[in-house]
Amino acid sequence: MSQNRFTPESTRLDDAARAGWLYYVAGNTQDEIARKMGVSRQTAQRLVAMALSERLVKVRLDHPIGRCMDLAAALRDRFDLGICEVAPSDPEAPDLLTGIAIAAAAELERVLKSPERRIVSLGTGRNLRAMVEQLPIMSCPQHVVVSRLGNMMADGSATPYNATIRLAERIGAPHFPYPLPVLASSTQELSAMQQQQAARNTIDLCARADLSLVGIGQMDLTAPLHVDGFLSRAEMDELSGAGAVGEITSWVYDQHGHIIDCAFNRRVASAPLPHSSERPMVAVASGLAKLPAIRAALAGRLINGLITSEAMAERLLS
Amino acid sequence: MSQNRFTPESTRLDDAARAGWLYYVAGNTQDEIARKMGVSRQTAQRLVAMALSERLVKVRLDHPIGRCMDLAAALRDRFDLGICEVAPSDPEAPDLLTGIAIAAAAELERVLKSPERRIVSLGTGRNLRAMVEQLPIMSCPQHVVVSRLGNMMADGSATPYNATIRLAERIGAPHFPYPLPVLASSTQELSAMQQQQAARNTIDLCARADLSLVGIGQMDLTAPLHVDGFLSRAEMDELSGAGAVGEITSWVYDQHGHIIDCAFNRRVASAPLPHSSERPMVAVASGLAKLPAIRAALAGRLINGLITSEAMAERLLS
DNA sequence: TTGCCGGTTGGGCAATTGCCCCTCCGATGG
DNA sequence: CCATCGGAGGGGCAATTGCCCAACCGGCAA
Repeated sequence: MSQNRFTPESTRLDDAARAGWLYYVAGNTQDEIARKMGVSRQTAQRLVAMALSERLVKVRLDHPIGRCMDLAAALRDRFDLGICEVAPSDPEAPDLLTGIAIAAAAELERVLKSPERRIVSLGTGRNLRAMVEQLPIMSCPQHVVVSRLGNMMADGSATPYNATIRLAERIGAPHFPYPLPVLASSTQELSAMQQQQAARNTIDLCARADLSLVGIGQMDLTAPLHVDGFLSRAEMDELSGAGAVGEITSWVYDQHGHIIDCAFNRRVASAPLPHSSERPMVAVASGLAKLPAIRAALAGRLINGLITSEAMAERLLS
Repeated sequence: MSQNRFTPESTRLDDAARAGWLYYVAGNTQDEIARKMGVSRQTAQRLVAMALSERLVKVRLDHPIGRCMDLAAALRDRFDLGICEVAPSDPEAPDLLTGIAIAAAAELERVLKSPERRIVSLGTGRNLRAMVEQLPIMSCPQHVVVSRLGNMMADGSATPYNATIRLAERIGAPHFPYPLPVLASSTQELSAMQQQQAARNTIDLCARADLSLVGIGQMDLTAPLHVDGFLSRAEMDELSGAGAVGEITSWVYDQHGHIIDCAFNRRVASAPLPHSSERPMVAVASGLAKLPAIRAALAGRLINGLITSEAMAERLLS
C-alpha cells in the first residue's frame, strides 16, 4: 500500500523479488512469507509466481550430468571442437530454450570473468537473447561487445532479439552495434558501405573477437531469414535449389558447410566468418529443424564450438 | 546407465541433477519426472530434494532487491540483529535518503498496521524525517508516538527534522514530545528535570516502546551535534580525544559501542538507551561518514536493528 | 448517482509435495 | 545357515501450493 504510491509497478516487482527471495533462497513457506510481508497467503503466492514469470529468479544446476558430459566429449572429439556444451533435455520438450541459454551464459561468463580486455562478438537470435537473460549482472567495463551483423531491416526498422545491446547493458561494457544493415541492396552498394571507417573498424573487431557466439538458421519455411522478412519465398526456394541448408549471421551455406557463391551472399553485409580460425566461433543452437544446418556447419568448420541440447547432441552423433 | 557400475554415487548425483533440472528449469512436476526417468514418484521427490541438499541448484534473483536481502541477511547474521533492511543504492548517489526512508517506512508501517496499541519512539534526524514523509496517511489512534529526546536547543528554539510530531500528525495518533531539552546545563539541573512527572512518564514510555527508530550521528566536523550547535568545536575535539566515534540521540559512544563516561554525556537528557533489550531499537542510517559510528553501535549492541543502504551494508560486511 | 470495467483480494478446493514409516533387498558377520 | 543391519523403495497422509471463482475496489463514463 504505502510504498506503492511512488512507483507502483516497480514496488510490486520489488515485492515479488522479496517474496521470491524468501521462498527460493531463504526457504520459507508461502504462509511464512505472507506473515513476514504482512499480506495474505494468496498474495504471497502471487508474488512468488510473479518472481518466476517475470524471470526474476534464475535457477542454475551446478553438476555435470554424466550423460551430457559424455555427449559433449564425443562431439568435441568427432568434430574437433574447442568449446562444446550439452544441456539436458526434457524428453517431452527436447529443445527448451532455457537449458541451452544457461549453458551458453556460463560459457560466456567464463570469458567475461577475465580481468584482461576481451572482445565478444555476437550474432542474433532467440537463443542468444535468452542467453543474455541468464547472465548475472556484472561489471565488466574492460571488455568490448560487438555485433557481427546489422539489426536493421531493409526499411530501417530494428530486428528483434538484439542480444548485443542487452549484453552490453547488463555487463556495463562499451558496445559496437553493427553499422550496416543486414543486406545491401546491391553488391556495389555493399562495397561502398564497407569502405566506411566505422564499418571497417567494427568488422576488424569481429575478426579479432576472443569469443564469438552465433545462432544457426535452418533453410525451410520456418527459416529465421524468411520469417524476419530478409528472404522472400522465391529467393529461399532458389537458395534451397542451390543446396543451401543453413545460415550463420545471414551467410548461407550448403551441406558441406561451404558459403554458397550466390547473389544473396554477395549482398550480405555481416562480418565475414573467419576461416578455420583459432578464435572460438561458437554456435548456440537447438531444435530438430536445425539438424542439417548444424551438421553442415560442423562439417565445414564454419564453427569450432557448439552449445546445444542433449537431444540434438544425440542426433549429431548418430 | 553404463556408468553406474563404477561410480554409483556419482550417478545418483547425476540423477539428482537431472531431476533437479527437470523440476526447476523445465518445470515438470515430480510425477512427470518420475515417469520420464522411470522411477517412482517418491524416488523422484528424493532426487529433487537431494539436488537441493547437495547444493546442486543455485538460485539467483535478478532484481536489485535480491542483493539487498542477501546483505540484510548477512548483517542480521553477523551482528545478531532482529530487524535489518537494506535499501538498493543508486551507484551515483549511494546514500540517497529516499530508498532508506521507504524501507524504514515499510518497517514502521508493519508495526502501525497492528490493531493493538503500539508505542513507537523516535529519535531525530533527516533520515527519520524522510521516513515519515514516505509513510502513507493512515488512521492509527490506537498507537502512541513518543520522542526519545528533546527538540529544544539551549535557547529554547526547536530543532529541525522533528519526526515525532510529523508522524503523529500523519497517522492521527497521540504523541508525547520529549519534555526536556537535549542537554541540561549541568548534572544537577538534569537530576532535577528528571524528577518531573512528565519526564518520568515519557522516559518510561520510551523504555516500553514496541519499536524505536533512531538516527546515528558521526563525530567529525559534519557531526549533527556540532552542526546543530549542541557541541562546540572544542568540546567535540575533546570527545574525539576520548575515543568518541558516534552518538545516538545525543549519547556519545566509543568504537566499542560503549557510552563514554564524560562530562557531556552526564548532561544528556535524552531517554536512556536500553541495554541489550528485547525491544527493537533500530538505527536508520547511511552515509559514508557514519561508517565507524554504525560499526561501533552494532559492535556494542546499542542497536539490535539497522536500516541502511546497500553501499553501507557492503562496507559494514567487508 | 449508477453501472460497467479492469484489476486485486481472499475463500476454498484440488493437485502437488514433503515426510513418516514400513518393507524389501543385499551385505555382513556370527 | 541364519540374524542383523543399513540403505533404497513405496504407501499413505498431512502440509503446502496452484488456481478458479466470487467479492471488492477505484476510476470512469453515462
